[in-house]
Amino acid sequence: MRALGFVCVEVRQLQVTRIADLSRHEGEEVGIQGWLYNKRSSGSISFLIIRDGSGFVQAVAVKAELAPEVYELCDTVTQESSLRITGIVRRDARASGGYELTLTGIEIVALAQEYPISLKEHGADFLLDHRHLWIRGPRQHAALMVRNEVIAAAEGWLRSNGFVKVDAPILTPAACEGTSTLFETDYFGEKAYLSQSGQLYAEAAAMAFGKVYVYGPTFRAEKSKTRRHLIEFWMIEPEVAYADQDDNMVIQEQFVSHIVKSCLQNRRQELTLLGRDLSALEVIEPPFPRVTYDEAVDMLHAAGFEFTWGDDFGAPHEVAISQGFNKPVFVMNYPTQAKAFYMQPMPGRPEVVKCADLLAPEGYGEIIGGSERIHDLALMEQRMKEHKMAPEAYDWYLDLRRYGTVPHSGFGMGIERTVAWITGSEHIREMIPFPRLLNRIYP
RNA sequence: UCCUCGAUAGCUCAGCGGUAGAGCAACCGGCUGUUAACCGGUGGGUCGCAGGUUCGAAUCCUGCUCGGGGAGCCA
Repeated sequence: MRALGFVCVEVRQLQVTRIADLSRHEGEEVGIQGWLYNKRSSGSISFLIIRDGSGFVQAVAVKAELAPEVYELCDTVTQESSLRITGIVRRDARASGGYELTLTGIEIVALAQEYPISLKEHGADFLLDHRHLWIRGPRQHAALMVRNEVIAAAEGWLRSNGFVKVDAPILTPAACEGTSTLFETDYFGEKAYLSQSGQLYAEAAAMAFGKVYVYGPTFRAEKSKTRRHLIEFWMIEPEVAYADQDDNMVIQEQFVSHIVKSCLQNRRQELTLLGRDLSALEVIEPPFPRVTYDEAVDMLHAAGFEFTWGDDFGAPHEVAISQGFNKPVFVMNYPTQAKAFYMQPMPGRPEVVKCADLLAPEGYGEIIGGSERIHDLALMEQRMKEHKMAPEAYDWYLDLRRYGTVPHSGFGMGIERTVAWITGSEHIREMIPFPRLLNRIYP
């Protein structure tokens, strides 16, 4: 192998193995290329914890069994130096992953400077300033691996159930929901806004492809400063033509259950590392409990909350409502005044709409918001007028009601909130590789 | 925007009117099974910024800046 800059010891060419695959090579000598996570040494034995992106493994270097220059490298290599090693795979009860390596060779690709993130505790501000390095650590690695699983499982379920992925634009001419504050930018002299939802475009696509989903980033210029909010987050938004509210909820409970099941199946090790109580996830399967907004208000009153019918629930209310359930719970049929303009009114009860929020258990709050959409042209025009929306900006959206309109429903699931629930994490900001927070856009 | 807590070594913090401290990290030394390894030693500071009170301010007061937690808004 090629030496890069520093004193290197030739490592024999061997099949390079991913740490995650070590169990398939017990007894064999393999090559690993990665980085030094941590090192402990005691004079004539050194323990190198190496990570390669797929996992972590400890390599044991015994002075008496290695050439002096090889052991010297093991003894002096610094935290987060990049290195290639060779070693014999050995099952060992003392190893955290069940396997470790008896080191036979080492090559330092690049010796790292003094690494800022020690293995001791750090504050949030410091870690967020070093997010580009922080994601190398085991807990962050595990959480982001679960994120990857959530996304893969979500898209996998949708694709295998006939949903077509359509990509909605990020630069949009006007507000989708008209409530949140938008990021404004210049579009060759015209005002443009960063998308806060792909839903309206998903509705158009549903009329073209039947079952569709949009997956993309979402931007909210709200000055939110809580552990549940990001300025930029990712949302997956399925939309189905001819689906009513009940169809919508059935899709959601199957969809969410599949995602949880995939994480339990494929990311069990990461969830365990994060200290997640797996039994709380193992019960997640259809059907999910359903309560109406009216019932939820009664529940709040019974729990001692002062709450006026017609208001939207705040975070403490959501926690209180979900506390009675060990599965995600649908809260259905909110007051029309508390919800977006496009939601279908309940027949015979125009003061509420056919919508459902899905509240995750264990106090994680809303992870999905969904509804049946208004398909009647006249009603949609009336609602847009009530919400003081400029009809010319939404003429294309009204076209969907002019040319072959059908009842349809959809929902949006926040990826980071879902990952926070599944991993049992305190903060949503660690559920995305590079969080955009209030007053923080670095790195 | 509001409420609340905070800012002292590279990091995490203690000190709360009287000479600037600890652990970790770094560096040097020791140790053949370590799991945030351990043991000994060395170097390391504009105590967030500005003003005020005082013989004397990291410490008390005022303002500002930055950050944590929460609310509202939402996924």
